[in-house]
Amino acid sequence: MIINYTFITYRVSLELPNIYGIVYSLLKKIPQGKVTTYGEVARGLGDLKAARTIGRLMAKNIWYKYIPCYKVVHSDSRIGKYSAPGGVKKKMELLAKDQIPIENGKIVHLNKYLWSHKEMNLFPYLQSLMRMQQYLSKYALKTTEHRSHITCKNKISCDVAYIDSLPDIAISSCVLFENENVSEISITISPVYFPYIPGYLAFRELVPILFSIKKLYENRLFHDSCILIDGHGLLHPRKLGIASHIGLLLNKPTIGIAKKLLVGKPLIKKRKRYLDRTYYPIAVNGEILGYGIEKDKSKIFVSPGAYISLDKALEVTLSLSWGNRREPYLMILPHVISSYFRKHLDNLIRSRA
DNA sequence: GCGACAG
DNA sequence: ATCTTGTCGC
Repeated sequence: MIINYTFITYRVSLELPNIYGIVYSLLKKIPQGKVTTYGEVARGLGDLKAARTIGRLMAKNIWYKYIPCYKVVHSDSRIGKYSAPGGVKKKMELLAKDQIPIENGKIVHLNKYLWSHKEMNLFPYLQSLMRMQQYLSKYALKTTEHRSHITCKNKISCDVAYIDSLPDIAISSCVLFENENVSEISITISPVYFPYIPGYLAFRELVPILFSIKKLYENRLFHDSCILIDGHGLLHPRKLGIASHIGLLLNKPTIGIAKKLLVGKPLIKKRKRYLDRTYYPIAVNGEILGYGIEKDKSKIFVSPGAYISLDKALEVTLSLSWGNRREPYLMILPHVISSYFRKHLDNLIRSRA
């Protein structure tokens, strides 16, 4: 999949790596008598933050007969789990067959048997994606300046759900609200080859969301609109969350709305009240990049994506009505639609199987 | 030892 | 996000 960026005078092409394919073929290259760790594979890909994701990929490995995920263990030399038939016992047997010494559920002298990331000879994809985020964030930030005047009369809200299979199937849904009323809905189904890794959500969900937004635009163009994305914008380790990324690609105002923080500290002491909600700034290295908004026991975190100022993003989000739900009504609808679709497809697949 | 870690 | 093979730092 290639994505073209056209903004200002730059054009950047990005080829999304197929992480599933890369990791599974890597496991076949683990030398006889060696093991590696979840963290080492993540380092090989360019970011240790992917360690947990590697574990999830192992758990989803349906070709465990050919792809030796039993050779991946914890960095503190614990054996780790094994969800293929036989469980941990089978994992220990397979390791023993490879002459790997195990005592008390731990590998003895892991260092001696460790296949390190340096020996993997992998291209550090995550590092180059990170560099791209750093590069793009400069432009995204610029588009948030002098953008307090924009109006967001019409809103597009997007969400993605998944069917558990390989590769992951994404069901992406967008809802257009015109003057507070639902006026258009779009749903798309697309395979994704990039797993969820904290800080890299965009590379998993960007394409499915763009597909379903594009579908909305096919019917007709609408102005005076902004896009609400389930995830962060500026509130991101490289100041380029999925909301920023989508805003830059579409040249449209985007607001990131997430249920959990990825970075930053809430400045609770600075909390203020708006109707039945309270809100407070979120700071990263002393810089305010977003806001937390609370209603009853529920929390959301808002930050600008692109083409909208921090203050305006807060103002627009505060004005959304919540009903009796855990998040604003606008955010729930696409979520309900894609989850419904997911269940329906899941049942269909199960009944055929 | 516990929390942090968008979806 | 689903239905559970992590790691580091305080």
